[in-house]
Amino acid sequence: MLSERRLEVLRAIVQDYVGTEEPVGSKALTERHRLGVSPATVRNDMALLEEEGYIAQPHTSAGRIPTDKGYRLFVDKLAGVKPLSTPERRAIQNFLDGAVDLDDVVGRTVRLLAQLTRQVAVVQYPSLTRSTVRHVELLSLAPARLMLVLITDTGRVEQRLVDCQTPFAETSLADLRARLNSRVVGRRFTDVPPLVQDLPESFEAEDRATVKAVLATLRETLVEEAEERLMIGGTANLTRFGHDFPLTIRPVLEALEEQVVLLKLLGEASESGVAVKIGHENAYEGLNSTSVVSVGYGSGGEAVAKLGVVGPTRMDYPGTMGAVRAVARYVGQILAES
Amino acid sequence: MLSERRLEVLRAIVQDYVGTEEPVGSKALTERHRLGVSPATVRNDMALLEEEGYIAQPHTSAGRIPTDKGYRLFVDKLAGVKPLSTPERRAIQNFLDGAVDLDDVVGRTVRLLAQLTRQVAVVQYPSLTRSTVRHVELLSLAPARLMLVLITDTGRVEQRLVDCQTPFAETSLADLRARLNSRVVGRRFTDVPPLVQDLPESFEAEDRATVKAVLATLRETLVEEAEERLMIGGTANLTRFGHDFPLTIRPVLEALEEQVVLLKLLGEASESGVAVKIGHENAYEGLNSTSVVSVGYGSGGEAVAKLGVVGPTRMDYPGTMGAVRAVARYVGQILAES
DNA sequence: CGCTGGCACTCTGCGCATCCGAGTGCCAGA
DNA sequence: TCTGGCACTCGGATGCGCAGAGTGCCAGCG
Repeated sequence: MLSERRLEVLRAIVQDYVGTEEPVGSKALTERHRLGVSPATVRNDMALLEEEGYIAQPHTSAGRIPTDKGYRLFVDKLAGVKPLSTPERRAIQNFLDGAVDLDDVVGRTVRLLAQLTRQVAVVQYPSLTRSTVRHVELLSLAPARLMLVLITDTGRVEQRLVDCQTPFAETSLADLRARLNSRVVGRRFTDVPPLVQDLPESFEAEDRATVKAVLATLRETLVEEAEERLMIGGTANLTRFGHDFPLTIRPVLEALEEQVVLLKLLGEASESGVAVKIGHENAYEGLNSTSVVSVGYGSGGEAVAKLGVVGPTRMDYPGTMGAVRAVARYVGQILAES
Repeated sequence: MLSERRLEVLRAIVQDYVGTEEPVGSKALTERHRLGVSPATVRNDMALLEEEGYIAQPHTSAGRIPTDKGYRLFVDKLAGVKPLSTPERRAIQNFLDGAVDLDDVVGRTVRLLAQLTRQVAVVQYPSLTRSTVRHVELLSLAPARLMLVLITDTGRVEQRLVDCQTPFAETSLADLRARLNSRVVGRRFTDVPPLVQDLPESFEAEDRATVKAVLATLRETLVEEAEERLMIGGTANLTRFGHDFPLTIRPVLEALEEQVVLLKLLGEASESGVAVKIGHENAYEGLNSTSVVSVGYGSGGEAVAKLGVVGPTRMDYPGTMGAVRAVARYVGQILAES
């Protein structure tokens, strides 16, 4: 077990390193933090911390830098979440309040988060699987071609074409539309399929194929195309990454373009509270030298999607966590209002 | 006026520099290109080209590199557009053919373009102003709340909420829907407003306010919200930019996040044919060391949007122009089919 | 008049040796 | 258990010299 002071030393190392980006030595530490002990003592503590794997030296006779394990301990035990200042909160509120539609909310959120944390921001669109149906619309575009439009409680709209073999009478269309809506409006997406399973039976034989096609498309939209979308921003902040960048930055940019990777990244985050993945804790190799701070957000009490930031492992965790949490809260509020 | 051979020398310089990324000297030139003259002669030509501002030396006693003006001449006079190989064409076709909806088309296009050119790709969504109306739908979500859905010939869907003071009868709604569609389907967006101006008059007094609100929203959607969207991809290719990157890459990343900047960039491109903006020809300062190659694309004969790539001024212009042109063509075809 | 070979000159980049200082580990003593 | 002292290590900065690539200019040749 690490003594109180050793933890204090670790905290000091993390803080200094995050600030200066340079390995921190024992002398500098005692000067900048009133630890009440001499450099020699700190050196002993450092040797121990290194032995335990919390810090490392880039090369002999250089200062120490925290390892992933060190950051982990820092985040778990040593650092709180730094609340934002009142002006910051007000700024968030103002910035988000101007949004006119869902795209705009997400767009503003991503920019806000990038600016606040000075890192790369990732915001997932409110997921379809968690949300409920506000309205289903069916239009006939051509005699044997329908369009299915699905509107969610979060304001998201999905549309799909449905090709049918036989023409579908306008009256049948109205009928189907009405029945569909009466059954699914207000339902969660995941609950919908069983609710409409028996619909074809109540239609004339000639229309059944078409009804089935519509239902198939609906299911598809709900499940398969529950494909999550996301928006990223603040990539210019990647330039603050480090000195050696081409190598560091490239895989990160690649990862950011792979929506699948990002979604999995966010998806892994815990359900409640701010989650932090540090360095090698990220499954995706390209992100091994980055940390991901994420949190769920939602219109009601429960999370319908995630948002977060990606930055160097050497980041201001308390501040970032605070910003991410605050933004998530405000976005939730905005969504609930609209 | 520059003699034939001087132009040939310029072409050789551009080609070599693009290939090697290093200033090219007279000796290397004569070795790699059968110019039929000695290095000394080439030196004289180079001195002249430099005097005219087509090439420059980074420092005394280094090779020459093309200036923006040099690239301009190269693109205008010396280089054709390199057509893609048949396998490449087939690959494009296959890749784009799998697309299921507009988002998918744009997404695939951007990835394709990025891969093909190994640069950053930008694809604008088919513009609303140029396209025509395929269908207008009106739904009532709540007694005094309507939703207007607009479907374009390019498959884009826009939806807007309309709040009205008074409830609107379902029959009036159907009536309005029918009238709207009969007047505007197949019309270009810009032509719509005058065509619906007199609609309120044919309704009962009590409904007129609502009809007007709907029309106002429609107009708004057509004009204001003709806001152009775009998608970018291949940012990881930025790492191939140069050695001195942090400085070069940062403003580019920033520009890429400013949709407005990008839209203006593409917007400035000429109406027909592949347009090339080189270095300082770009109005936006951050892109002063990049070139933008863009072209319009559209479902019919005419362009409804633009697409292009952003890369270092030192790029393979013929190849890039060929790729951009080819992709635009295929996307046009795909859009026309769907 | 234009092309060529030759020559002197100018840089940059690289390797090498040197030096300085920050930082360490260890040990004896309080 | 902490502290001060001391010898040691190593990376980074600095300075020097050299090789190589490239240039400009000039005199000569066809």
